[in-house]
Amino acid sequence: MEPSSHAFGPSQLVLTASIARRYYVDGRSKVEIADEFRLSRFKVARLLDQARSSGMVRIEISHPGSIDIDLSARLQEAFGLRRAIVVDTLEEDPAALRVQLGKAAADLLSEIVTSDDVLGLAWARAVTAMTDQLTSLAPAPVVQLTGALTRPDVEANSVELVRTVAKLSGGPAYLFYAPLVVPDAATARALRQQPEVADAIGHFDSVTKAVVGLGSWTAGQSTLFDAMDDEACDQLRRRGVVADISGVFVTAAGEPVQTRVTDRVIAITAAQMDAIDEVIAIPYGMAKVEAVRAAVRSGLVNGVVTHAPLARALLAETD
Amino acid sequence: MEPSSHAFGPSQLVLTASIARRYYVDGRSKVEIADEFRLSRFKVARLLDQARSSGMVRIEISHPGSIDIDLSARLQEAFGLRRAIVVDTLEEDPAALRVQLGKAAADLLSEIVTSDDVLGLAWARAVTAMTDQLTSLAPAPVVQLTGALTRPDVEANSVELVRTVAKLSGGPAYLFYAPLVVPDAATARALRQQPEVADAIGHFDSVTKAVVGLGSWTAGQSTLFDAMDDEACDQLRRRGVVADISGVFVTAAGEPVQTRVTDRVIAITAAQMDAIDEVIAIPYGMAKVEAVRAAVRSGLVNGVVTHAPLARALLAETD
DNA sequence: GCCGGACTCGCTCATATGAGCAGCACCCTG
DNA sequence: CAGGGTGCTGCTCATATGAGCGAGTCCGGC
Repeated sequence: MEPSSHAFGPSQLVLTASIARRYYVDGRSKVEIADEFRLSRFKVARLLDQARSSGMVRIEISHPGSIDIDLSARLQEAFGLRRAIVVDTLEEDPAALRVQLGKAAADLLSEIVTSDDVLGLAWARAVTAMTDQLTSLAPAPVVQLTGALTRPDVEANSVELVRTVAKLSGGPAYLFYAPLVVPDAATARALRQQPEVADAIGHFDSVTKAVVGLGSWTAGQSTLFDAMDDEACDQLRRRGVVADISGVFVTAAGEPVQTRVTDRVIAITAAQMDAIDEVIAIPYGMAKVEAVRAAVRSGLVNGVVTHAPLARALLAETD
Repeated sequence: MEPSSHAFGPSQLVLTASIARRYYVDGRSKVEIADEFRLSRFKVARLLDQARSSGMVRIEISHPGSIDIDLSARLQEAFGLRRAIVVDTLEEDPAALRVQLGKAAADLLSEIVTSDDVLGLAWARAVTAMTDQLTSLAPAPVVQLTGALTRPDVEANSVELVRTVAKLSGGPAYLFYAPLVVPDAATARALRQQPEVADAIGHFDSVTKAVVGLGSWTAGQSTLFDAMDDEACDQLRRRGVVADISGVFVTAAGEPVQTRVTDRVIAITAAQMDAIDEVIAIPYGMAKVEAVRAAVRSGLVNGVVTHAPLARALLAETD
């Protein structure tokens, strides 16, 4: 006759634990375990199912490095991204954060760029931070995707950036000297026809992987916003722009916005960016949540390197 | 052409993490995962192997109760026990500890005793603690295995204990009124021939499951030691006795010891105890490490209900 | 340029595993 | 005490998985 308990007794629990240990920790097969414990393999399978469903077995994915791989994987899946790297840091100082994210992005670039690729680089502090950490790269052509925006607080500019990376990789560099934004469309047109600029632009269509800047369309959250006249900024804002992706403006819904202002920007177009296989951004700071969301929704950006708090904020708002 | 990295890059890590999550957390098959990620199932299997061997996947066995099932399972396996229950508590007060272990032991007994069993109970505070917590039991005969030892600090005695349990179970009780130890062998012999005592002893051979006391052969660590005259205690100690299992004396090597002193004890014999299918002890307190070791090594005790510190101490000394 | 070594890949085939089913013991309830 | 429900068991058979293998690739040394 059987014992009364149908709620599991301690002995049953310990048996289940033993089996779970054998299976999950020691990696033995259910058949082996069944033989050892004189049970049918079906019984073993059922006990293991029960162990899992009752939460007795807890499985964690982690890694002894600066990258929170589990969070990365969740971010990647939740937004359908090609790449997502989340650096596990609580650092809040933007400069220090840039260095950490730069390192992660540099590692990522080293890993994914092959000699069959054509690498596109936009101007952005985050991109500069990445190139500063870059130590090796397959020999791929490097193409400048945007004009430069020199600000008093930043020493490097996008020209040096492209040249440095090309030197490191050993591939050809396609670069030009021009500002990211000019006062009127006519000037922009003229600049685009300059030989070096035209040459670089001519390579936009063959770019296979790019690293771009990502700004939130607010003062202090976008280098481009801060560099533009108020009227232009307002006009774009009225059109629903919430983010700029290295000169490509997108709304919260992820729609690229084309206006007269766009003509004044010397940069890759939305259509050209959309044709690039992988476009990676390196956003940081909690103010960029909406910008990242918009950029990802647009489909223009399909790779993200960021830090844990921002990643969590992105995942938290379920929509 | 492939990227340079042969140390795993961040993207590789995240891919592996995604796959590990799908497999271990979501419980999907490798074939499904392979389809989802456009990989061969072999590649998936290799990444999973790598994830495990690199420690990326951490698996823990735990349970939201008072029992440390993982420690229990390890103890059970390490000592080849039929049962091991480790209560996860840091409680040090003996009385409080007894209550907790009593509860666990009571649950165990409810679980494993069936109406086909014959239950044997020895006198011991720990056994009393167990019966105090016992709420249900299959209808099995209950047999008293030892004489009683009434001490001023303990109110219950083994007679009440057996009667209480039998009443709870609904089975017959075989009990007697006699002390555990008497001054001389002749008295013991006479007592053993008393009808009730002889009747109980007559049932020893049919006992299938028993709960016994376990003392370390030192002052304060064994009720029997404290109740005996110094000379007898010393004699047994000289014979190498380190533990008493409800009146059965064993050496550190696990050998039962038979002396003149043994004849003065009214209790089950070593041979009779050895014939019982399951003999469970409820040791606690760090002073009992060696006694438990001896009792288990003797093979007389093959079930243990104890607390985490003692279990860890037992496992720590690898021998 | 040619070779060996170290690696990765995906295959075959034997084995392990899961889904679903039928037999059985128990337990109510009428 | 008959009948139906419930839960547990171990089965069959289709599928998933692992061990080991040979082909292809990359790379450094001669």
